[in-house]
Amino acid sequence: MSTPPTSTTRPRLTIDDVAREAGVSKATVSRVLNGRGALMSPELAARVREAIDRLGYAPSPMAQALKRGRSRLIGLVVADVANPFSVAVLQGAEKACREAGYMLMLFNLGGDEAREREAIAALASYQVEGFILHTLGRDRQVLHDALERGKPIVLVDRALDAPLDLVGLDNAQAVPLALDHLLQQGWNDLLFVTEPMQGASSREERHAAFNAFVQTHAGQCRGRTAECAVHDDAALDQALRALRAEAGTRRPAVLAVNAPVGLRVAAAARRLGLTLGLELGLVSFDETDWAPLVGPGITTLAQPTDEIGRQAARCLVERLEGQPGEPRRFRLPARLVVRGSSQPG
Amino acid sequence: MSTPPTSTTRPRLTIDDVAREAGVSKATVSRVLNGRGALMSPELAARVREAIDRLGYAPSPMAQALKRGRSRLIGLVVADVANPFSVAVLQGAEKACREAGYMLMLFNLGGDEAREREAIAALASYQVEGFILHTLGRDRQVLHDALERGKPIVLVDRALDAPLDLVGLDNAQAVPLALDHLLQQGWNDLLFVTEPMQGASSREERHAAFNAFVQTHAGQCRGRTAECAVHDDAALDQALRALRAEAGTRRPAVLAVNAPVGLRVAAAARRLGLTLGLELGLVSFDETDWAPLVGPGITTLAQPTDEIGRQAARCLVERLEGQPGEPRRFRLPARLVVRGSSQPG
DNA sequence: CTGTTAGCGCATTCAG
DNA sequence: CTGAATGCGCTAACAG
Repeated sequence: MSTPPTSTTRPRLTIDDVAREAGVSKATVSRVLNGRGALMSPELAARVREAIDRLGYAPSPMAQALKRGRSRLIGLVVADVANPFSVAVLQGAEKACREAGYMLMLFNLGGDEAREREAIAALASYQVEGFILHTLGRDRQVLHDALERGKPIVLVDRALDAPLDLVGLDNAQAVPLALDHLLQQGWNDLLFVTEPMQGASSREERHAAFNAFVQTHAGQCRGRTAECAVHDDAALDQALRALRAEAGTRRPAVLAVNAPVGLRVAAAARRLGLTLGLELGLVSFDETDWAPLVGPGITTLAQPTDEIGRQAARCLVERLEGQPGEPRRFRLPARLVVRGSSQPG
Repeated sequence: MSTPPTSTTRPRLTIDDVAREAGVSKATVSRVLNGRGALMSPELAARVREAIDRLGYAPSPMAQALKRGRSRLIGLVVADVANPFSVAVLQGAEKACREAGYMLMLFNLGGDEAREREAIAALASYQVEGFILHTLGRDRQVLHDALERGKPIVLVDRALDAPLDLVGLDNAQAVPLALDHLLQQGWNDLLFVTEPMQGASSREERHAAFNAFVQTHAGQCRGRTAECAVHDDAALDQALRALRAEAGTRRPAVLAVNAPVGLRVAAAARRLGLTLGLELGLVSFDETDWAPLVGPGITTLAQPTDEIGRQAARCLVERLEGQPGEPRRFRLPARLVVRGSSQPG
């Protein structure tokens, strides 16, 4: 109703417009905008504020960024938005960033880790102030550069040997949680199924914790690992078949390294005619909407994904605001959600 | 290895640095950068290009944006990243944008449509050049403003009465595809389950198509609709119970408006002890990873999500590059993926 | 063909 | 306490 839908592109409202409207100088407007309004006559400040409201003025983040070298932008690089874990983290991070007054720029690797360098470069060129990285960090040089340019980095889920802040799951707590449960339920021939490690520390940590557990419980169970590439269903079938064949009187169960793998294991079990919870036990990392409904329900290790995202964002924002100190590592606990896939009967 | 990890924040590399390095003026560098290098002596251009490479210089999009009023940024507002459809579209759009040289700024409503205005305002203030909106568009004023400022908008999935570009599913094709199949399989007591419409045109279109189908097939089937709020499982149970109770000799089946609803229906069926594909038919919009594994497998109407996202991005980019003309509507076809939930036996 | 100049919108000195 | 002037990094007229 206010303005008719002219097709003339209305030029951007600038600080000059406000200054003119309020009958003051740009500097004064700028001061009001930046909270230094307390240092001037209250009436003037009020007049300026009014003009701002009347015009509906908002400063251009671009210009601000250019001037002060701070863009209030955070770059988020995600390994694969198709992965529910990534999405959940993204969700928490986006919210926390926004609450802290930052906007998120997203770059999705789509599973192609080779594009990581491109991602960081693109984001950096947009002057993001810092990075949240859910990715492999293969390209050390890029990280190095970013750091050198004073751009803090927070890693999510996957550690690097670099001295960086990290927030992720407490895998050393999570794995025994799952395996103790499996053992208690009588599953004693354990198979850890993972995608190729490729330097993903979370996978490696889970694997290590798995091996450690198996070793300390050598009397009660046996444990092996199967590494199956993303589309190699044949390999997975083969691994499960072998597990069954060599089980003897033992009862075979799988620990899946993440949700996509958990789903693939469920699919493989179906293909091979193995009933989950009966002929094959299964616990999978990552709680999902569908976990209760696949087969007899999949028992999961629920990650506090939202909290991980928020924590990552908080940590980064603290760094951006000058928090110094050694790299910090936040390890959040997993929660076991028991369902039919790990309970015979 | 190259540079030691100094903690001195190295200042940003500017066009002046390159100019100095190459012994030319900024303008010359700028020309090379903007493809106008053909108009000058080849050696000079080469020298500049070399300096650029040597220094690893990349222009600041911020400064460019400020200067030319074009940010090469596209704003994407998503209703809820927890919805697989949203994610899939996001994926396609992000890719297409990047290929066209744009970056995506993401704003997730997290199901809170009230924040839409905030989203658009925030994005607009960052000088995004256009919007891809997967949301309700309740706040007409905001859209109006955006358009007036010359920022094109492409709607995804949900139309508005406003004259805007739209890309979404061909619901008029999709619904009969599903219902014909259900009828053929002998399901003749049809229930359309949806979340509250709330002005979401895709839901309304699906509902309308459902009603139209039922009317033209009045002799062969009966059809009703249940509207169940997101967390109101009781209402859903009630609707399914009623469907069963009043079915008589008819065979009851559900058409779920989207993947989350489909999943909820599957959960409800389990709670009520109804076997999918036997006592209850089910077809759900949206193909997902888990559809094959829930119950006997859920029959789905697969949306070409990636293509929807790409198309939206393409359409927007065309507008940004000056393509004039009437609002365009792209309606992409769905594909029926038949599984156990719709096939007795 | 190339260099000089003037802003884009803003925050921040520095004078007054 | 306030205004005028300067420059962030870049592009696009202008000159030469």
